[in-house]
Amino acid sequence: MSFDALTPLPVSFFDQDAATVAAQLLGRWLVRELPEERESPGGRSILEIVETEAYLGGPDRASHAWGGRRTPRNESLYLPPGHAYVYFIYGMHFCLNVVTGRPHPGAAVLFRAGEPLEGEEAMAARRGLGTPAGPGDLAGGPGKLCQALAVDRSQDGLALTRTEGGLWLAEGRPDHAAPLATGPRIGVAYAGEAAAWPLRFARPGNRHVSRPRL
DNA sequence: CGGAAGATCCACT
DNA sequence: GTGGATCTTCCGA
Repeated sequence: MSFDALTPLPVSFFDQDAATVAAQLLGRWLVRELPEERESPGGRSILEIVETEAYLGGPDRASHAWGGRRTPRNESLYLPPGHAYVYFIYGMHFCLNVVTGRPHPGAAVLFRAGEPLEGEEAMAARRGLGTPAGPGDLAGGPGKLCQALAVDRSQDGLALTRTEGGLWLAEGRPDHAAPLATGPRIGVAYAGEAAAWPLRFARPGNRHVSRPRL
């Protein structure tokens, strides 16, 4: 059986520390496959992941699972590794995470930015833009990324290790020699000590990474 | 039951 | 660089 970049990453990949998963997800592919429908662009869209953040669960004040918090909203954080946690924020945006379950229950990785590899037309249409789009315009931020891939609460709890749901994480063609930059996470100044933890990961110099760039 | 805040984005100065 | 949009969720009273 030959290697296929579109093959889903195994559950075992996500059954590691959130920071490890966040770092190793760079260069992987986030694949969206939608049926062709009237008045909505379908087909296959692919983003190469260029920016992630790790959230550790209980001890991490920036995590939605901080202190063991468990509500209907974040219930998906307690699913097995490899499942999606999608939440609605600021009254108008969605953010996509994948559950890792380590180093603490409720740990996850947030997808912050991706570089379009396929399906730019469809992603631009969903973003309300034309093509060609500028660097970062399609998926240069967690809210943009979800809009580009048509991700909302209906993907909450989906297994991202399977293709059946139309949204999955694929092997891609990771360059293991590519540089990795780390820094504090975005928008978590309220989180006390945890605000400074270097849990943001990105490809330095990549134009699709969100601001401020690492 | 009310209020405040939020893992964001965009337009405007 | 700053502020407004927009609304769900959560916590304290």
